[in-house]
Amino acid sequence: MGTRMEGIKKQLHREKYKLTPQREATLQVLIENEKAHLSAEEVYLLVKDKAPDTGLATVYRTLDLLSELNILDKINFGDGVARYEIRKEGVKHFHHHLICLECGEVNEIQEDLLSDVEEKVASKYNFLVKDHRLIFHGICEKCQKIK
Amino acid sequence: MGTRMEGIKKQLHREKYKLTPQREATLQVLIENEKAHLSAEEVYLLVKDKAPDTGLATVYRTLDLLSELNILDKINFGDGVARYEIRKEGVKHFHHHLICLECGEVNEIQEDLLSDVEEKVASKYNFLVKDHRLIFHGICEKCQKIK
DNA sequence: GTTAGTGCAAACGCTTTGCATTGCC
DNA sequence: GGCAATGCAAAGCGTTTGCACTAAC
Repeated sequence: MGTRMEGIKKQLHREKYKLTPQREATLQVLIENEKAHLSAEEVYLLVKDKAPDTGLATVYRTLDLLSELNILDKINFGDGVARYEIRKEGVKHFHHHLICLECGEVNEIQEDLLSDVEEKVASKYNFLVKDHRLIFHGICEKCQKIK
Repeated sequence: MGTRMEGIKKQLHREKYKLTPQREATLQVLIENEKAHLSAEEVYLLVKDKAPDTGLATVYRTLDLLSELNILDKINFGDGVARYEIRKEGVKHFHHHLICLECGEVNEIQEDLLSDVEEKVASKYNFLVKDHRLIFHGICEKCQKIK
């Protein structure tokens, strides 16, 4: 059984991108922090532990590349910082985020809540849906209890 | 019947904010361009036609103020620019965006597609939903025909 | 008259870019 | 060895802030 890392390495090779230590370290960080919604800066700091000479610009370039190859999702919670997370292999790309207005915690919903809604959009507005972003703002369970 | 502008003026007065020509011009621009999803820069250029001495910083400050008063929605399509649109008075705040990947056009859906989904999120994840953002990326009707 | 609001320019934070150098294939 | 990829520092861009001045109330 191939690991996620192996699969991505093959993809890079297939598409004629060089496998540099910086790219490998970046990938490792993203795989190890699958649910963390890391910013470029955060990825950079973690990459420096593995490959200390890596520059921030390279991390940005790597994140761009991996996003373009659909290995990563670049997401934006509206706070002016781009965040990155690795896509699950093969899985249809549907997950949503719950952002707590009190504590800032970001949680994920993995199930696809929108298939009905997408159908409606397609038929009613003649819009061919390729992807969607759904973010809920509200109060998480923990913060509801504190009040 | 009171206009939207009059209502907002009253609200500003009630909450002890001064009604400056710059604020009035900014409001006018946003009311006249209800569906345009203007960026701060775009608002600024339009405001300068009405009140030429207005500075960009003031436009930013006004947009912030009006967003905090829930007169505007500050929205983010993930392109690194904040956009602003005036809220319909009284109407529950539910609308979504369709962004075309070909031509970049942004269209709105006014109907609430998510009430079922919100209920599910509330009961299943114990998350108290206050607001949501839903953006579809895909191909608009026009661009589908071109192909 | 008081104090919130303003214009300007400088500073900010995240991201991108130019360029000379490095190292993967 | 060739050319993609890198590090560094500088520039870019949208946005925010400090400060002295202005004007709404």
